[in-house]
Amino acid sequence: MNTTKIPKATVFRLTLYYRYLQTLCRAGCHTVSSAELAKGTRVNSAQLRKDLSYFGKFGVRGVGYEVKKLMRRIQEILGLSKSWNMALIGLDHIGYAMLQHRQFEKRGYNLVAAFDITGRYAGERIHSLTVHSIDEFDTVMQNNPIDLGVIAIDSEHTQQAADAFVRAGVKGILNFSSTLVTAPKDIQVKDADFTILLDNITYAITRDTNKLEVPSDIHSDAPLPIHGIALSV
Amino acid sequence: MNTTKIPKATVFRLTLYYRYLQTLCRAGCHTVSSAELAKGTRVNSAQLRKDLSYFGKFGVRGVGYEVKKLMRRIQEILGLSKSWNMALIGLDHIGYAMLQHRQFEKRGYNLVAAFDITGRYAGERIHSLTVHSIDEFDTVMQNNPIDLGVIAIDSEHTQQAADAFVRAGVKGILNFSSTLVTAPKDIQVKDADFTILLDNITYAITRDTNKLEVPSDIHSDAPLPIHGIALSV
DNA sequence: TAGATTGTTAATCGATTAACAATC
DNA sequence: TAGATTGTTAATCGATTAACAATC
Repeated sequence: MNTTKIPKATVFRLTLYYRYLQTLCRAGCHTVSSAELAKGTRVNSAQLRKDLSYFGKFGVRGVGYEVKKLMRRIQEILGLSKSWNMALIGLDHIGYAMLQHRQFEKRGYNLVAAFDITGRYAGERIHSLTVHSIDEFDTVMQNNPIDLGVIAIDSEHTQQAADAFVRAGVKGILNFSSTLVTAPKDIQVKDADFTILLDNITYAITRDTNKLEVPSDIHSDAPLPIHGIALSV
Repeated sequence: MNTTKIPKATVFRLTLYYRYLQTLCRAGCHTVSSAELAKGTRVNSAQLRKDLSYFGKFGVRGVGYEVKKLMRRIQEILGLSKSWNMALIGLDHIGYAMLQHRQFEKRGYNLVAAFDITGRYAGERIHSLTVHSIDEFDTVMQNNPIDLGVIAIDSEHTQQAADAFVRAGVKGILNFSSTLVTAPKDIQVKDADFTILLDNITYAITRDTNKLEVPSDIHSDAPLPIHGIALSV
C-alpha cells in the first residue's frame, strides 16, 4: 500500500501527456523523450518525469519512452478504457451543444439521458436520444445506471439539479453553471463555468496594459456595472 | 509602484466572491463577514481576507464588509465594467451554443463575429449575428475591433485558428479545443477543454472505489482503448 | 467597555524545477 | 566505451491557513 499523495495537477497533466502521445502515435513515432513530450504539453521536462515517477518507471535511460507502452500505462492509471454513462440536465446553454455533438463519446463518455427543464425539447429525439421532461427524472434515472451528471442550467435550480443527481446515485458531477454546487464529499464535483476564464483573461490583459500598478488607493464611487445580472440596487 | 505578485488563484477566486456578493446584494444584504462570504464560495476565510489584502483594506474590523462597496472594489480590480468584443471560430462544437445563448453578454462579453469552417452555417443569421465563412476572416476582423478570440473547433486546424486571431490583433484567446495552442506570451490563452475535467472526475471516482493503491507493478498487455480518437496502431 | 471580525504574520503545506548520479 | 536521457533528490518557489494583535 503506497500512500504517496498524487497531486491533482499531476492527474490533470496525465491527460495532456496522453493526448500528445496519441498524436505521436498517429504520426508513427515509436519513442519519445521527456524533453519532447514536455515541450508538446507545455510542461517542464523534470515535471513530466516526476509526474510519471508517482506511478512507476516507464522509460529507458538514454533512450526515452516507448510511445505505445506509455500510452497503455497512462490509460491504466487514468482508467481511460472504461466507459461511463452520463445524464444531462438543461438544454439551453451548453447542454444542447453536448447533445448534438458528442465528441466526448469517442473518449468513453456516453450521454444516455437528457432532461429539459424548459419543456421546449421534451419528447424530441436529438441524434437518437429522446429528450425527457425533468418530471420524468426519477423514473428515467432508475431505469438507467448513470455514473455522471452534467448540469447545464444556470439558474436558482442548480443546486436542486445537483441534489437530484446525488439522490439518483451518480458518482460525479460536471457543473457548467456559474452557481457553485454542494455535494457529499464522496461525489466528485468539477465546475466548468468558462465565464470565469474570460474574466481571468481580461484581468490579465488589463494588468499587462497598465503594467505595474496595484492601486494604493481605490476610491471611485463609480456606479455598479451596467451589464451583469441585474444588480437591482 | 507595488510589485507584489498577485497569485492567479486569487484572481480566479475574486470572480467567485463577486458572484456571491451579487446574490447577497439581490437578497438585500448590506454587510457580510469574511466567514460567510468564504462559506458561500467554498474558501477558507483567512484565504479570502488574504486575497483581498493584496488590493487594499476593504472591511471594517468587528463588522465585516459592506456588500455594495466590496462589489465595486472587485469590479474595479477585475475590470468587470468594461465591455469586450469577441469573435468565434467554429460552430460545430460548443460554438453554436455560444452563438445561440449569449449568457456571457450580460457580463460584458459581446460576440460580434462568428466564423464557420464547415460552411454549413455561413451566411445564416443566428440571433441577429451573421455567420461568416472562414474565408472572410481577414476582412471581417479588419472592420471590427476584436479583443478576444474563441476557438471552438477541434481539429488539426486549431493552431491555425489561434495564429489567425493573433494576426488579427486579439489580446486573449479562449480555447475549447483539446489541442493546446501556442501564442506569443503577451496574448492571454486559456484552455477550456472540459473533457479533461471528465477524465479527472472519473480518475477520482476510480481511485476512491479501489481506495489506496498505487499499483506497484502494472504489467497488463491490454489492447489500446476501443474508443478514443482512432489509435490507428 | 465587551464582543466581534478584520488584516497580517509566520508556519505549514504542496507543487515546481535544477541538477546530477544512475544506467541504458 | 561515449553519449544520451531517465529517475530522484534537494532546493526553491508559491499558495494555504492557523493564530492573533489591532481595532471597530
